Amino acid sequence: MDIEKTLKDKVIDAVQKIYGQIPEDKTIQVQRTRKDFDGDFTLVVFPLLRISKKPPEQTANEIGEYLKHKVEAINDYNVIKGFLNLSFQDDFWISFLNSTVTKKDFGKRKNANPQKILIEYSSPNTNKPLHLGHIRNNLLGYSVANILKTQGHEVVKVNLVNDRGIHICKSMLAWQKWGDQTDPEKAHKKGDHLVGDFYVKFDQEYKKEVNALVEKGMSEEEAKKNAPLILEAQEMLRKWEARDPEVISLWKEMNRWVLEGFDVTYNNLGVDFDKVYFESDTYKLGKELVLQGLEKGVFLKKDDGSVWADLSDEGLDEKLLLRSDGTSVYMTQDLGTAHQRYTDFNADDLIYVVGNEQNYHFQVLRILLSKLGFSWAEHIYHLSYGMVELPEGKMKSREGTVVDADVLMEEMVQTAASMSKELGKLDGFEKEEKNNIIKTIGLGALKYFILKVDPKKNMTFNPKESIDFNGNTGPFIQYSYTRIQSLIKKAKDKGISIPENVDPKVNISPKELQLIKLIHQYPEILTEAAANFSPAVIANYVYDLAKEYNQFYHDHPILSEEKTDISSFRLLLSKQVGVIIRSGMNLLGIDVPERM
RNA sequence: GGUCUCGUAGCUCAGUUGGAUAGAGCAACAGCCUUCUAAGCUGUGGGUCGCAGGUUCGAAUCCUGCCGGGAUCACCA
Repeated sequence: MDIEKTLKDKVIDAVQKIYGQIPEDKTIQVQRTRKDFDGDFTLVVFPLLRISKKPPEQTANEIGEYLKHKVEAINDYNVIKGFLNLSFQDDFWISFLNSTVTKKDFGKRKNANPQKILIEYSSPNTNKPLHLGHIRNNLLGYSVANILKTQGHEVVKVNLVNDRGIHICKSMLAWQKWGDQTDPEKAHKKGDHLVGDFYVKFDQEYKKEVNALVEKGMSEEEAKKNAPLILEAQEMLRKWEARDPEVISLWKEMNRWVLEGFDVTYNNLGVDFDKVYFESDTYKLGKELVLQGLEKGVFLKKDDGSVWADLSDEGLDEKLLLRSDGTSVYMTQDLGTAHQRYTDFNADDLIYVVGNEQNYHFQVLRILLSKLGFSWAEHIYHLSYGMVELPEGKMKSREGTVVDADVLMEEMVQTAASMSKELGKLDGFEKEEKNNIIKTIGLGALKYFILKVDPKKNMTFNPKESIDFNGNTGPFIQYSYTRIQSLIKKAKDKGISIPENVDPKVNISPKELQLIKLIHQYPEILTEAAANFSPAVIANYVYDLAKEYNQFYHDHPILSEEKTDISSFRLLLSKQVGVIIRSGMNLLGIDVPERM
């Protein structure tokens, strides 16, 4: 049951009884009491002064007195300025702890109004391997999907692979020219990296051609348009669109290499999808919609035949929807895919996990769908996340500063390995378990590092300083978890069983109370994380919980505590903290080892 | 230039959507392992919450202006 809700109701009763007026719901502000003050929940009385017509202290005291007598769980209260701090009895909290033991999925919500939510994330191009930016995208999408499920929603994870276009042709052309019939096996290279190399190769050779033309006196702009390589690539794209057998066959082959490479990366990263779309199948969608819009008069055709949307009434410019040759642009396909998904899945909400560089695109997308008369346009949500920047600024592939996803993950695991070795933590472990633990820790550090930051914000990653393993980090939380598991194992070895229930009258310390209150918060935290599409909310909460637990662990003996009721309580408390740490970390897509 | 967005300790980030004395970690310094895992715990120093106004009982949080960073405004995707 929701305590804050019932407390609010009681406050309404109190105000009505004492001052003879029913207060508005908004004026009842019940919140958790801040750490440095005495109490569990705080009523802010300032908004009630209009009704009470008395000074803050007096109002708070009068309400406090009423609540103390009418609400059994309330033990005492104190008043500081306009803040009424209410303390609940310890046994109330201990009973609450007991109640969490039997709940299988504590924290998860049954939803009276579950939604079907489609979430698109990852959306890679098949011309180069995944990098740090994709890692943030994938981790966010995967985690947000998990979080939405805790709120009782049905979630479908989809990936839209961008497997066509001029950029793909560039890699293909470079392979034809300089590839020497190589393939991932011959080259001993992951397919996505191999194809990425050819993409780079194209760019290098293209630049040489451009420079040569410029030296002959051509303007740079002209040179870029007329370099033989770019003309060849464009020719290849035309052949692709005409389904030229040779081009298609090469395209399929190289795409396969890339996708196999991606699968390895996704697998290592621990993310997956319910459905994968390919842009080569969907790029023609949307044209119909645009033509319909043209008929309805919401779009307009210019003399050269191109179709536009006039967005000046929205304070925006005109937007191109069909080229003068009748072909689609990015926006056209996105209109199409949105429509297709909405009808295919009958989804209530469509979420797109896409970087904030595309804010404008999605703003326009929603406006266009509304103009076309689709009421579900407002159910499109662009989960816009900030860029991952290096200390010197944006990652630039031309300057070779792109942080490769596979390389980074491997480095993290290596760091975890050397760290473990230095600390002597895994000496004597079986090789396989050791490797699993190292991988769990290394990836845990990386994932936590990325997810603990508010998705909306840009974040900085410094490759020179490796990601920390101490402090507010994934390994710290994992470590706290293994301490608990080790404790439970030791208890079992000693023949001590962990009780399902402890005596609510047992004496507990402030730190223990604090831990129970944190556990109590977990369901709200999940709801908040879902409402904000923010794994960071959970990450920071789990960190708090682990930190509090370590403090408790440090100065409360558990197995060596002589009083058995206290020992039992602490064991149960530890176990439940462990359950929540694991649950929270799993929502982030982070594993927790049993020992480390 | 228009639009959007961010600015909190030396660095990386929190800050419960307007509440009390703005918090963590890293880095620095000083302590704690014969006791349940020291990837831990404790302490010290470190702040004009970019600046200036406004709104009100109360502002890091909301509004306006300015300063600074980023994104975007393509017949690219």
